[in-house]
Amino acid sequence: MEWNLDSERPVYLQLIEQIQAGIVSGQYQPGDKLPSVRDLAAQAMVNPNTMQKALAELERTGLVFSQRTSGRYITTDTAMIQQLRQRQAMEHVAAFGERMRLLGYETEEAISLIRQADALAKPKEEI
Amino acid sequence: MEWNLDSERPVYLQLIEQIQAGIVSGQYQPGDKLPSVRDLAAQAMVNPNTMQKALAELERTGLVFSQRTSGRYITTDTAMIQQLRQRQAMEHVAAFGERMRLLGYETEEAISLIRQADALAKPKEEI
Amino acid sequence: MEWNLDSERPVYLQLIEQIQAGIVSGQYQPGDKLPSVRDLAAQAMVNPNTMQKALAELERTGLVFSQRTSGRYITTDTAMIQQLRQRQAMEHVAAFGERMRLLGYETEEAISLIRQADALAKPKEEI
Amino acid sequence: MEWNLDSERPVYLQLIEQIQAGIVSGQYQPGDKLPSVRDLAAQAMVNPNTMQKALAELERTGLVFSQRTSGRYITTDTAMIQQLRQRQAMEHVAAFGERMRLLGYETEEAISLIRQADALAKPKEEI
DNA sequence: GTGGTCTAGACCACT
DNA sequence: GTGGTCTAGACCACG
Repeated sequence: MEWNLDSERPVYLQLIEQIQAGIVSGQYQPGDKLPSVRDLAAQAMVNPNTMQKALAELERTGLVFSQRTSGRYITTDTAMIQQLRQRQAMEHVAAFGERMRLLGYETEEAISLIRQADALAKPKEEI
Repeated sequence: MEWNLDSERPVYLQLIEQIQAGIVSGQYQPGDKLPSVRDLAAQAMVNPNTMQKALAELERTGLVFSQRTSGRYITTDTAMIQQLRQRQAMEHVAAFGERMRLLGYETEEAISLIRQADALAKPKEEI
Repeated sequence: MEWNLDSERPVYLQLIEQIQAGIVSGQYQPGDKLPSVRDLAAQAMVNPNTMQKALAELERTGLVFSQRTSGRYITTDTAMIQQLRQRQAMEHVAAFGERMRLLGYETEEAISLIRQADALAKPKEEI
Repeated sequence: MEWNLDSERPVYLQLIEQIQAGIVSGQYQPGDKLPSVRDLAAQAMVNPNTMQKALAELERTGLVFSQRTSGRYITTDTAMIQQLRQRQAMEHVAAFGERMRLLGYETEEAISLIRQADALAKPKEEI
């Protein structure tokens, strides 16, 4: 699990997003057991209270459920996960489009920049 | 000038971004006079002090300058503006790419979503 | 920490100077924890926001840094501190020289006045 | 007359100081006629109102007097001028000493810096 | 309790 | 009316 936190936004919100991303991307599979709050907090280098707050929120939305004594698990409702994945993707797409529009970029220009960035990041090896 | 503020991030940072966007997209031209702090604050429906903070920050970076008693003006350094536009676009592209990657989307899938969203937003009139 | 504020110049600038002086003179050592904003504001008898503004500025220049929840600390970059000390001294010397020159004093006359003032301030005990 | 204005302090106070310096240094002699407010304002590149305010203040302290119809003149009270010169010199000396003390400089170190700066500014020609 | 942000309302210097 | 500064008092995220 990668943990990238900046101090621009509330940490607990960023934790929620990144755990969601882990679930949605399949890194955590439906039904998987999550590490303990303490371990997750240690990984992300945040205070356990903050991680606790993030997990409580994920539980509230049903993406995670806790088995009284044995820990927290990823939901087995794969439909919910798929739905979340699509909703988040659409949100990112909309936000990105809006930001590029504000900068005065056309859709096709933005797409061309994405392709450029992608080419730089993962240069396809020749033959 | 459009003002879209959410409460997820500090308001003054959002103000900075949106004023930058206004400059960078050419809505405010180099050398243009900005509305007064009070007017901008009224437009954005924020406290004048908050707008002042945003403008002070923009002044620090050199994007606007203030003439002691006559008001604030957009820098005439068009190179700086161009550079900012490109830098911001690259940042948005990188952030978007990273977020989609975390959700498990390939670059081409992401691009296809952008095209879909764009088609929905501005449906091309049929013949 | 001494706090001498007059109303001739912006208070926050004077706060910046005096905190800098505290750092540069060794009263605050590199790595030391600063008192909280509220405490410093109470000491200096200014509004916490004003002190906050001064500290934000010092943070911008890198002379202090803030640890998200535990407080603010003096930079451990002793070279930066030394450099600041010398730069400020030179500025004061230049400004003083210029002012005395405008009053029509030669350098040696000015120096002789400094010695007189010093003798008055700390009268050397006789034998 | 040199006019060096910064925007850190009220302009009219700086004007007062610099006119005082001109009088005290002998650049303006006792009884001399001052240029018109308009001319002085033009020289200093400030608004005539601001210059007017500075002159009114100088008149209040007696350093300048106005002859109803013919303009403003420097006082002929040379004792007052001498006294002002000495008072200002002492203030500068005290302020300088205090600032250097805050930076942790001893009187003799400060004097040595003054000599260095002086040597740099006006290198004595050899032979 | 810590830093950070925000609002509301005031005053000042300058044009 | 302009930018700039300041106070007072509030709320938030975090530990």
